[in-house]
Amino acid sequence: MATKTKNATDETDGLNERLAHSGLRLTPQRRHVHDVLMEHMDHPTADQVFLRAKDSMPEISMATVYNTLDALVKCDMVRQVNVDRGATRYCANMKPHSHFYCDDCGSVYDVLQTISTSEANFKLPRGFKLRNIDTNIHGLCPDCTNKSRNRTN
Amino acid sequence: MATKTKNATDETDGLNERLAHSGLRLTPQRRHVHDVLMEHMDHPTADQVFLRAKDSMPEISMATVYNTLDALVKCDMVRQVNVDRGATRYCANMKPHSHFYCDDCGSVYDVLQTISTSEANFKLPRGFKLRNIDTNIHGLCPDCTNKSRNRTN
DNA sequence: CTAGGTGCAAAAGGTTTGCGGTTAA
DNA sequence: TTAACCGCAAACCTTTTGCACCTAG
Repeated sequence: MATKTKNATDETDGLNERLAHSGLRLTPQRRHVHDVLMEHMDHPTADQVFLRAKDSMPEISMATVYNTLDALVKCDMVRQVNVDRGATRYCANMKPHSHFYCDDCGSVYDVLQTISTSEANFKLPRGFKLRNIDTNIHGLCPDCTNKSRNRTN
Repeated sequence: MATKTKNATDETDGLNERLAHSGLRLTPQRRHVHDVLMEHMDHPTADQVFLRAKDSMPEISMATVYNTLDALVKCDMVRQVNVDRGATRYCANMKPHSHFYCDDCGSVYDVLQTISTSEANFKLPRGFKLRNIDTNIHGLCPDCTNKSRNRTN
């Protein structure tokens, strides 16, 4: 039924190097969680990652998923996405991009454009050190645009 | 000691109209919570709003603070700020602006510039309806920049 | 009279932590 | 051998909910 996942190896993504660079080890759990995130780039919550990871690693625990996600964030292999009150979402797409958040259904989409690729130059007050800019676009996704059209028209 | 707060009235901020427009009433609690948010625009969490509001309205409850904040958000008198895993922060500054988030100490500052005032033109795929763009600048605040300089040099 | 609002206490997420046991340099 | 890591369960923090009472239109 389910398509056989071909796991990434360190040659393909350099996960080991990235972890090592932050003084962290590459464990089977970390490899697996990263693979899970790479397989469907749909911005899952920690809980969703946990459920997916369990499919082929039944012993893995929620705590390990959280620890692992933190480790992957720390070594810059995963981004956290915080757009609303709900659970933090995780994103393994490390190419610069923004997120579109549907205010109606809460789904998150990548938008392949960032404020740094556009010609914005933010002037920060003296002493502030810029690390990166996080752009969250709020609006309605195609599905919800249709639904709301059908309601109001 | 503490400066006497001069409460805003509806003539000054039009809170009543805004609430009414969303089918909501202006209650003493809503007036007070909004005043509290206006007094120090330091992006407090719901809990901090609760503590400050209690100072001059001891009977107010946490649930009311949450309800009220939701009401104020709904009628566009307050913005929610979600930048990290922590509690949602609230911001009564409704002039378009971005937020600077210090990755070290977690404090939030307003930056009087937005992606829409800069010349960005986001191209969204067909069907997506843009409502607004939320820009969060991550980095180090002046205090933490100094601290980290002292540690590493 | 009734819908909307308040306050309380309990519940429901979501995330973190403490700890005993395991594993890899 | 020792520091890093895992899994479990409990704790914790933030937010929501159910309900009885109250109040303004």
